[in-house]
Amino acid sequence: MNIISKQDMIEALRDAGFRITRQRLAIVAQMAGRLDHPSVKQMYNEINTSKPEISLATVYNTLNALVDLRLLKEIEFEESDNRFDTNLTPHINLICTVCGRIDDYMVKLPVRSSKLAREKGFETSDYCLEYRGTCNSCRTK
Amino acid sequence: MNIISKQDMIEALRDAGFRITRQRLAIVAQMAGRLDHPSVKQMYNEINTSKPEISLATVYNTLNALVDLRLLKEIEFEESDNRFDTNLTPHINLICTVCGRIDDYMVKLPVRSSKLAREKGFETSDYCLEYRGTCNSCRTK
DNA sequence: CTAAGTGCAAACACTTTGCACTTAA
DNA sequence: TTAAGTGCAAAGTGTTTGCACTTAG
Repeated sequence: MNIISKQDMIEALRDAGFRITRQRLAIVAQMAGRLDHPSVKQMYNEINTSKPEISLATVYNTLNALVDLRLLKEIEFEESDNRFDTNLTPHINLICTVCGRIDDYMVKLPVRSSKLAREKGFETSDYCLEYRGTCNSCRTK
Repeated sequence: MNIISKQDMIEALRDAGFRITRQRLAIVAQMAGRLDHPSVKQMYNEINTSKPEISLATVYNTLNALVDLRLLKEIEFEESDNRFDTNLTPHINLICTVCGRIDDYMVKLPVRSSKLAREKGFETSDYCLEYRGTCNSCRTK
């Protein structure tokens, strides 16, 4: 598991020329190391309960920057309300379509990118493996 | 490859109680059997060049109905402008982030759903396997 | 005949943008 | 000091909805 820490995120932002602001510190602190997969709105709400006001635009801005720097992965969720993943090691996201819970399931990639490059000339830069269904707790309800 | 034909789609729509309208026939005829992965807008434009006017809402309506009936799969593409897939057999979508081309790569699932059910209590109903990167023709340009 | 479907435009929800104010470096 | 960042609200997207008109069955 290659889970990015708060320190890694801050350093990467600084290296990329981003200023380390109070807002970005709060967002990074809230995001780093979590194993659930929060949405922008969830992040926004969580931060605003404890920290000084941070605008929704800033949350978008910072999370997008972290995605661009490949410190987070974005998971498309139900056409909208995307979720963010701190686990950068290829894995399957088990997405419960009832409650929205997302669990990581570590697994080998079904096809090596080197094989695709050789066979099809396709240069892979990113993976997305998802199984959608019903999680254990929703199923037993 | 389990690629749904025009006849299959019409029959399934009829069985589900949908009326077979001129518009739905045109949409199904345009969609069935294709191996590229058109977006709603592309479908809308293609149909309107040859057939009588069909509203964008009707294209959405019909494609959504086909997705609900599991005769099509929707592929989330770049936050928006989703694409539709007629290939219902689990496979990897090779998505070129330069030109938007999507190729199918047939492959075994990385984890059987029966294993997930046994180990995690997760009932899988749908799969999404994507590799994003640069296709051969974009790479050599 | 009559309920489902259609076309249109207005409404929606999420995301981005423009701009004056603030602040990290 | 000064350019990047922020907050806010307005503008942009893709998608859905409401409603009167049309039409499949």
